[in-house]
Amino acid sequence: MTVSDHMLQEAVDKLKSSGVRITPQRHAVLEFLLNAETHPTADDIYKALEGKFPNMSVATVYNNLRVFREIGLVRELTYGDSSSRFDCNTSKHYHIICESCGKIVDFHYPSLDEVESLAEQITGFDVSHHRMEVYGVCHECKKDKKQIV
Amino acid sequence: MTVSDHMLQEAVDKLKSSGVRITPQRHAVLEFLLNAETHPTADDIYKALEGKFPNMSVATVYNNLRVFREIGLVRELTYGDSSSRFDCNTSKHYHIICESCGKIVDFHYPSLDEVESLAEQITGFDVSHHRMEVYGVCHECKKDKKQIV
DNA sequence: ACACTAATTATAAGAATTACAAAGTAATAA
DNA sequence: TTATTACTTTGTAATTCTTATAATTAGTGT
Repeated sequence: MTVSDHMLQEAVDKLKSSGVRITPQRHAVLEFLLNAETHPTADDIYKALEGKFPNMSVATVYNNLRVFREIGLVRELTYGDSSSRFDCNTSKHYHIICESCGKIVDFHYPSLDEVESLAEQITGFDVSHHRMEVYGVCHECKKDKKQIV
Repeated sequence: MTVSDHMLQEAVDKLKSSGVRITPQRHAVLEFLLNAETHPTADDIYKALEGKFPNMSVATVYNNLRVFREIGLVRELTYGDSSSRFDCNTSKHYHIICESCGKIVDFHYPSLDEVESLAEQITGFDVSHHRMEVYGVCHECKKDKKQIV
């Protein structure tokens, strides 16, 4: 709450300065994303806000996520599963994903700037960013497997 | 053609030893993937083989891609765009993606084994692999942008 | 060639996302 | 304040990608 309050204000300011109106629904989606420990799907967000906004449409969630993405407030992540996930934490970090239960955990590692600059040299692209995920089996799923065997 | 002939034979052998039948459609999908310079979508493959197999179903393409993936012959790549892409080149390499035109280019870089082992230590996962993509704007799109301005 | 089983086909179903038009609401100016 | 304008939300339909199903077809080993 406390950490996010500052970030929330910053995000709201960024929206305002981009000429985006702050509606209650928009604010709620943004707040939810900032406080989210996980990396929710659009449907996760929709379900989470159902209580506060019984009449909110799924389209609103998608609309706002698109606005946030275009401004650079959130990043859209696509993994193997069918739906996109949205991540508000713009501070550099990476993800490790459990191949068994789908859980996504953050982990920190020095940013791979060297890779970016080399890629730039080799390919002639103007590099903007990169993404990386590590895949494996989490502790809980390891235990479960052992119990089955 | 020449390079792929050997790889095609290897792939076919791998399928056979896994108890998978070699049908003309399956062979064609495999051959197309091995010769593909790009990273085609299922629909790309379907359209490319329409001439040879006018009666082939899209389901066949998906079925075969799933079989290939399960055996480890191809890797499924999910980027921001809606459909999955399939990559036959199992040799370790990374991708750089143009944010303007969507082009995907391979580039080689020493595998980031250090990241994997560190992630394993930090998170307690059993790590199996990782993925990384660099994003930017390709040479052609840079030129186009300049022309517009 | 036969029998067994897997693969293909065509189509329907499912899920995620987007498009659209109507109604609502915030910001701005008169 | 009121009117106007442009942006948002809402509800629903449409679209797209992918998977499921059932009937038919076709590989493969003997």
